[in-house]
Amino acid sequence: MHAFDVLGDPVRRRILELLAAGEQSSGEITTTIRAEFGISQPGVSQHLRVLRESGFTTVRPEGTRRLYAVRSEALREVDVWLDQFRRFWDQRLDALGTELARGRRRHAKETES
Amino acid sequence: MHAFDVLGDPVRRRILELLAAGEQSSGEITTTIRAEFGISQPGVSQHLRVLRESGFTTVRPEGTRRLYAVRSEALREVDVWLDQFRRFWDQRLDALGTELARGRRRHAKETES
DNA sequence: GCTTTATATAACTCAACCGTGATAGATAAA
DNA sequence: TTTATCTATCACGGTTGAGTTATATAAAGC
Repeated sequence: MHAFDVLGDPVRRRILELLAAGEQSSGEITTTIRAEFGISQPGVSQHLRVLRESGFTTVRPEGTRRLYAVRSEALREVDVWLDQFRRFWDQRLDALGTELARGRRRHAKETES
Repeated sequence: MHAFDVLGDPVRRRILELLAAGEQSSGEITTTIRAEFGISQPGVSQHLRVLRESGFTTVRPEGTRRLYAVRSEALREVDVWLDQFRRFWDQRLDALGTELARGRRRHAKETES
């Protein structure tokens, strides 16, 4: 499943938002999502599975609980895809700032032109 | 249709990639997409409709042709959503660089804490 | 006017995915 | 060991959306 397909679902986006604040157990996530979206525990669990299998989260067991956390790689992939469009709204910013934030470090390119 | 649902389709992502290089007519896009994905002209046209209606592109007529171009707002919305996760991979960068590139200019926040 | 070219829309089919209830597995508590 | 708790998986149904073919619209050329 492609990264963008995973993020296409509002429940999964919300779960990632929750995890952005820090590690959370399946149960904590389920409580919040049930309240906000009104779906069942298996429903939430299946979304967690998608997030796991697509590399958006990690899990570690602690007793009977499973603690989920954001795994940045997949999200970063999305960020990288957006790079090709950044010039459409980043035009006003000086090149240095953009370079720093994008982490490209492509100063070698300067030798081309 | 939510921005992420729009980007969930590989054909639509590819169309946006093509438009990142500059304005293109429906016909030019269709030729490329047909070659790469093997779908019909109406198929491509419907994807163009989705991109139009969701604000990812603009269109301007020129004779019988319709010239499509990237419209940054919707893509930027995605970029903004990613902001909350950037700290997971931007940690090594100094705050100034990040601030510049994200264009936040939220120095007012300093007064809160 | 008619014909051709460029593009969009309509109606339909099919597959994928999201939700459900029922159930399984595994740890903790009694 | 029995029971309770936490989480995941299974099998199924309904809905949605992407694809198709056929057709409509609209400008350009003859």
